[in-house]
Amino acid sequence: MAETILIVEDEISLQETLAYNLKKEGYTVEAVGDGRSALEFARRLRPDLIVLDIMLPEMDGFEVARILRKEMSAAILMLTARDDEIDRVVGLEVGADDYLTKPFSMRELMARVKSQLRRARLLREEMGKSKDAATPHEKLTFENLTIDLTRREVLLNDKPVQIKPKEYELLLFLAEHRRQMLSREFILERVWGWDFIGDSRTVDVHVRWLRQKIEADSSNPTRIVTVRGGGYRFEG
Amino acid sequence: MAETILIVEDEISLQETLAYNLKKEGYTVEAVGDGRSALEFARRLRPDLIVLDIMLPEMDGFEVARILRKEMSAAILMLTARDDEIDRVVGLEVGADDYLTKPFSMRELMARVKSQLRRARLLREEMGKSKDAATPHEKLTFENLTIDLTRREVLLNDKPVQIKPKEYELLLFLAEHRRQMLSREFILERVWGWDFIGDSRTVDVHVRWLRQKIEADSSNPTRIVTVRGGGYRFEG
DNA sequence: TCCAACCCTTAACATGCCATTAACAGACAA
DNA sequence: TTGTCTGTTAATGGCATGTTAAGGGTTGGA
Repeated sequence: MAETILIVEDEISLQETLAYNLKKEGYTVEAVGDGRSALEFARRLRPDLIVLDIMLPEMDGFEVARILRKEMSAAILMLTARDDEIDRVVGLEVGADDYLTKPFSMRELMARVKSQLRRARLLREEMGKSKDAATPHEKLTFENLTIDLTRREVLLNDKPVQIKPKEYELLLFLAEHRRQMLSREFILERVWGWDFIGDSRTVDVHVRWLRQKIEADSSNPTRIVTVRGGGYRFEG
Repeated sequence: MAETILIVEDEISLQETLAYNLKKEGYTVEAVGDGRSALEFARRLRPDLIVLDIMLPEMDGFEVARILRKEMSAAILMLTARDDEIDRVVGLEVGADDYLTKPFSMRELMARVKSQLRRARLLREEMGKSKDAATPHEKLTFENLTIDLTRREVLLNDKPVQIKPKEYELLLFLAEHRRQMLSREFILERVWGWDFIGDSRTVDVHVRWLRQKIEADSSNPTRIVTVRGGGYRFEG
């Protein structure tokens, strides 16, 4: 069974070049162009290696790496455009396994890819080969609240909650940043996208709706609390 | 090495049509017109698949199948003219791997032939592996819905549903990912292929057709549910 | 080689849901 | 109190999905 590599790169020509060359080496390759798709495909594909560009629409590579690191053991090879990003890449913030600074040659990339996969293979064998057959259901659980990533569904006391698309995305984002104060602007940028033009009060309305659905008493919220003058914070 | 197929059919025009089409697909093909020759050729050729008509001079298809079954592991695809023969064909008396009822289209035949050969290939590879790594699922069943992988056929309440190739592939993919939300993009990549250039709404149309065929009430689907803002989810 | 049948894709229209905004109310800090 | 921030609600325009049919390509059959 060929090893699977997920390419996350928004620049199409580079994406295609990478895919072409990696396929030629016999790997199973998938490629996506933005952070959101990266999460979706990674969760389902369970790739052995993720080639991850930092500059991405919707959600940057740091964010993607940070989230996926918690969820899976795939090796992460980051592509950086500027030298000053390297510290963050290899540092504790992300903890990528390796990185390449643009521009790089295919030869370099291949060497790094092979090196990472070899290392991953060794690691796997050491760990007694606990290889999952079926895709495990990814879930985030907070007491009686469950976010089922695989089904894209929210459960309260194990009962499905009817939830609208934006509400789901917002809740997921909040949950992924538990206990962190998130400003409306930050939320807008990450959930709505950097190109969103509009009123930050939009967030308030969605929070209101979420509270009605997941709070025991939506007038006295304990899960999504307001940080006056700051934004919102998800407690769990 | 091309796979070998033996055609046993006394009606010359059909024999020639079959041979012509199978050869065009790249198989090595031999054709005979009676039961006695069938035995002789089968023993010498050791074909991977035998397409066997029931109505034959000298010795009928049942007899041929019964004898050859003991001698070799070739897949047997029987051609029946009447519905009332089906029971004997698929029953214990003969135990054909698959059957087709006349009249049938070349398209159908090709699908069955490919399916059988693929299955035979898999079986061959499985030899020598652990026994509990059972035969790759021949059927997927969800209540009154059955997807028969071997026959490449969908049954609703044990009755065959006429289903188009893309519909079948889509349904199979959904079924293999039961309870998972699948985005249109993901579906396109996996079912249509990574190089598909086109509108993701294409998925919607195929879903619509599937719903008409497998949902009790296609206006209120319970099997293939839509996840607004996400994609679709097959519930079973 | 040509015809007929079949199927995929897309475009176009229909429809129902949802995001956004505005407006007002209430809460909090100065 | 007063101004600012947040809560809350409802209307509306837009968007995602449902649905249908036609065009065009492909395949089988003669």
